[in-house]
Amino acid sequence: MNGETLTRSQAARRGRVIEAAMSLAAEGGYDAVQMRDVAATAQVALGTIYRYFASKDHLLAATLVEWTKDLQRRLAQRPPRGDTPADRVVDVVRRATRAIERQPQLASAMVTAVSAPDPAVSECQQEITVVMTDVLSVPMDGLDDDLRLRVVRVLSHVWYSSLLGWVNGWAYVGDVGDELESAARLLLR
Amino acid sequence: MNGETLTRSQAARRGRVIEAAMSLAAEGGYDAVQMRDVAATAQVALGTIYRYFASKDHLLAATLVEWTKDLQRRLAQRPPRGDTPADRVVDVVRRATRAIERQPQLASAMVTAVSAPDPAVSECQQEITVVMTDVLSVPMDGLDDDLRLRVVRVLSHVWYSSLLGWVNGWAYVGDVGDELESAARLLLR
DNA sequence: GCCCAAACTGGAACGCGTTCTTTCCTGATG
DNA sequence: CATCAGGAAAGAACGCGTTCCAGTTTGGGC
Repeated sequence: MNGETLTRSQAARRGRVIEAAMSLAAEGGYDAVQMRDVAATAQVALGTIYRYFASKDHLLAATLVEWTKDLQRRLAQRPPRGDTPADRVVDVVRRATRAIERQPQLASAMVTAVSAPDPAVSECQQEITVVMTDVLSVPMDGLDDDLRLRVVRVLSHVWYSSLLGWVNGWAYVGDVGDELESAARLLLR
Repeated sequence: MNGETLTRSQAARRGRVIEAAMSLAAEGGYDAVQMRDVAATAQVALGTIYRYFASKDHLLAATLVEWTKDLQRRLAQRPPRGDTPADRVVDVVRRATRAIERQPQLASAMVTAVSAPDPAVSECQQEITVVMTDVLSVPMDGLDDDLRLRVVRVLSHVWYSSLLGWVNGWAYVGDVGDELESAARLLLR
């Protein structure tokens, strides 16, 4: 069999595992995602999970990849509102924040996982970085390319760090939007 | 006995524990800091460590607090060089980066710990934030207070996120300085 | 100098992520 | 249809952070 593609039943298994992780995380956050429970919920053997994901953090990071791509799709459907690039960036971030607030436990579990120092996780981080760069670039359409790239990098850092601040308990959810807004207006003034 | 102050021998014990953690981390990084080894190295019972620190992450976060304060002292001794605020900020960051590069394993262990979602850690995070805010504010002396505060917040985010990027393997040490420089020049242009 | 509460010690025990082992099943190939 | 290599199941086992326990030491108050 090919070393890359999954059979139908394998894809289904993998999907069930991710779904189980999301469901457990949504209810009880990071700690409630226990590998034995994920296995039971997904009706899969514990060892099988580790055939698809290198670690618990990798599993949750993979769910964040899915989640992020969903967000990207939804944002693309309805273009950001606002007259200036800064306004549009803020609009995008506020919308993303609302999505997070709808599932705070899930979101914080995924953020926790994606910031774990696990080599398997970094691939997911890279993927997410690409998506976020796109999400932040769209509302700045028209700006000089070099400037835009640098601004996006700064904003990505601010976003990531603020989310971590929220997850780790030294900031509030609302701060994420506020920090991003302050940064965006500072950078695009 | 008072509930706050430590006797001489207690302070010594606590110091030995932190020292042991630093030494183990310096050699083998986060994973090499195993609580049983810390206890043995510090010549202290395992349970005693948990009287002073709520968790392994808290212990390492506490060592980062010490480390950060040391950095602050050293930076204060020799004021940052540079003609513009941006230049001086860059100088400070580069000096800090060099300090990190001298003990990469230790630094990455501490950064890993401080970004863990553990309530005991957040107190250390707060303390560190205060110090870093000061460290970044000094080279921007003279700027309008409100502006300076907002710039410092953005730079703190960029710094933290870049460090995490390095620790988690999706960036290089050098990137930390570069990202900070790019951000500083963008914000203070 | 004596007393007691609090702190410390050594070590067992527990929880959960991860790995390993054994056995069974699947589905592609000749 | 028979074969057989790789995947999956079930569950034991391991590592390390963390907690608990029984006994011992410490140091401030009388």
